[in-house]
Parts: sequence; structure tokens; C-alpha cells
Amino acid sequence: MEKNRTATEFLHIGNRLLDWYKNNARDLPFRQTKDPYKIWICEIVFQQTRINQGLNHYNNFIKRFPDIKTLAEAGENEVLLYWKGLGYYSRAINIHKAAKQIMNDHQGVFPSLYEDILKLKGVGKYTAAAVSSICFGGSLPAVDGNFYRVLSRFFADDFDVSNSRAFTYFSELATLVMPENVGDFNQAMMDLGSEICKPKNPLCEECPISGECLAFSLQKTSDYPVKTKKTKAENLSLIYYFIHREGQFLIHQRPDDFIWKKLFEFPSSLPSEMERFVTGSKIINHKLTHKNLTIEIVNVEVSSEKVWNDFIIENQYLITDVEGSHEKSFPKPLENYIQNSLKD
DNA sequence: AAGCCGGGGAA
DNA sequence: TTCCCAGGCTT
Repeated sequence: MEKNRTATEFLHIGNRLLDWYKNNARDLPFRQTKDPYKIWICEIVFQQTRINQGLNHYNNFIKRFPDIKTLAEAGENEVLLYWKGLGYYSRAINIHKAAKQIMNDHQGVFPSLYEDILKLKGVGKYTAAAVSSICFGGSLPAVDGNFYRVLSRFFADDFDVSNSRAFTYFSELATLVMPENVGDFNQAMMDLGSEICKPKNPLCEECPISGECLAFSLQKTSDYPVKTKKTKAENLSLIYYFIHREGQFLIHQRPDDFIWKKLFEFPSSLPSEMERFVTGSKIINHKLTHKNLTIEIVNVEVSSEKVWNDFIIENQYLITDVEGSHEKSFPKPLENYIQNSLKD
């Protein structure tokens, strides 16, 4: 970035964003409250998640868990159920742990200090800054992907956003334009980045600060932000056995490492006494950010009532049916498979 | 400092 | 297809 910038040189930019935000703020459910609990939940829900994708999950989550105490006293599997289909399931596990943390360390009252908010499970520098500024008058910028994009374009700054120091770097850059009302400023940056300064085909004609945007004046908005690290997906094969009889099937719960933490899935091995009931298999391709999954689901229809009963008496698996599966959180491809099995 | 963690929408 | 989203945790 250029040298000799002063702290007040770009202050009018931040104020212009505040004016723009007053008239153009998105109408979102969590915009009508300053309840730190709800702001916290919404910040977690919308990590790496677009508004339209997470809105129903957020509303359902708040409806079922309206406050910290209700959440802390709920079971982990039910919290995961309300996260079904959202992805990044450690967020749900951490939210639950953090709720208990608040009960134990803060007498059930959401902490107001940035340092205390930062100690909560699943809360990093971004989320702590966001909750602190929106709910408690905190004065730190909530630097996220929107900040990277807006600021790197405005200053035509080629600092690599995949660099681990990017958060600190763009925090300092944000300070140059940041007005006193940091809470609204942070939200204004989110809305500008989402609605105007979009990753592709930004709407610069509607942007309140394009007049001083360096990338815009250079016609190089598509050059920013600079990001060198590319995510490449590796191939991974999984096999599951759909072991069922009269609508019931075997499941068990994943561990809390690797993918799909603590979600429910089918067994990945076939008990020898079940081998003679295999009737075929189905291949499912499923793409994740870091994995190209090839999933083979082997159909095992147990036609012998005795074998089935003898096995489930002493098995280490759980058992459920299509209806019961609605009360558990399954990985997306397995969720789809179960739904399709209804039609048979 | 780098790698990993889901799912979906946009282009 | 590729990119990226109101990031954080683990190693």
C-alpha cells in the first residue's frame, strides 16, 4: 500500500458507507435486535455461508433455542439436527460447548468484553469483533471476505488474501476508513461486499465509494483481491452398507475428527453373517470443497428374521427407519439416499 | 504457516 | 467446471 496515508484521509469514505447503509441495509431477521446471543448465532451460521443458504437454519435454530440457557441444556445431537445440511458441523458442536461455557464462566450472561467473547469455542477474531461492535459498542473491524474484497479494490492493494497475515493487514487498512460507529460500519461493509462489490461483475455504478475506488478508476476490479492459494480437491472413495429389513436400517455415529463430525451414517463394514443378503450397490458422486467423493452404497436386504433379530440384539450399531432418521443429522449424500429409499 | 472442514449458488 | 461465501481449529 502507499505510504504517507493519514488516519483521517479516508474517514469520509466510512461515513459515506454509513449513509449508504441507512438506505440500503438488507432486511434480515438479526438486524432488528442487539441481543448478543442472536448476533452470535447468526455470525456462526453465516460463516462461509451465504445468507439465502442459512436463513432458514438461523430462524429454526433461534426458534428452538431462543436463549443461552435453552441451548446449553439441550443435547448435542439435537443441536446437530438443527445444523443438518448446513456443513462445517464443528460449528454446531462448538456453539453448544460455548453456551455451556457462558453458563459456567459468565453466569449465563453473554460476555461483553472482546477478550472474553474471543475465548468462546468457535469464536475467532472476526466473530468476536462483529459481536463486540454490533452489541457492545466495540471498535474493532470485523474483517471477513467482504473486507478483503472491498478494501483491496478500493486501494488497488495486491496484498495476498491467502497470506496468514491478511487479517492483520486488512484490519489496519480498515482503520483508515473506519468511522466511530463501528458496528454499523462492519455491517455496511458486509452488505456492500455482498450486494455491490461482488466477487464477479461488481455493480460499480451503484457503489457509493466508486468515485475514489482505485481499482474502478483503473478498470481492474477483477484483479482484486489477489489470492494465490488455490484449493484442490482430492479423490476419496467411501463404502457404506445399507443393511435393512422391513424399513429399518443400521446406523452409527461418526467420530469428531475427519469429515461430517458426529453425524450419523451407515456401517462401513459388512458383518459376515450379512454377506449372503447383498442384492446390489449404487455409486454416488459427491463434491466437497477439499474432496471429490465416490460413495458406494451396498444394498443389504436381510430376508431372514432370525439373522436380523440375532444380530441387532448384540450389535454395536443403532437402528432406525426413514421416519426416525428425520431426528438425526446425516451427511447430505446419505440424507438424499434415505429420502430416495422412501420411493421404493 | 499450512491444511482441513460442507454445501450451495453464481458465472 | 471454478470460485467463493458474515472463518476457525488443528497440527
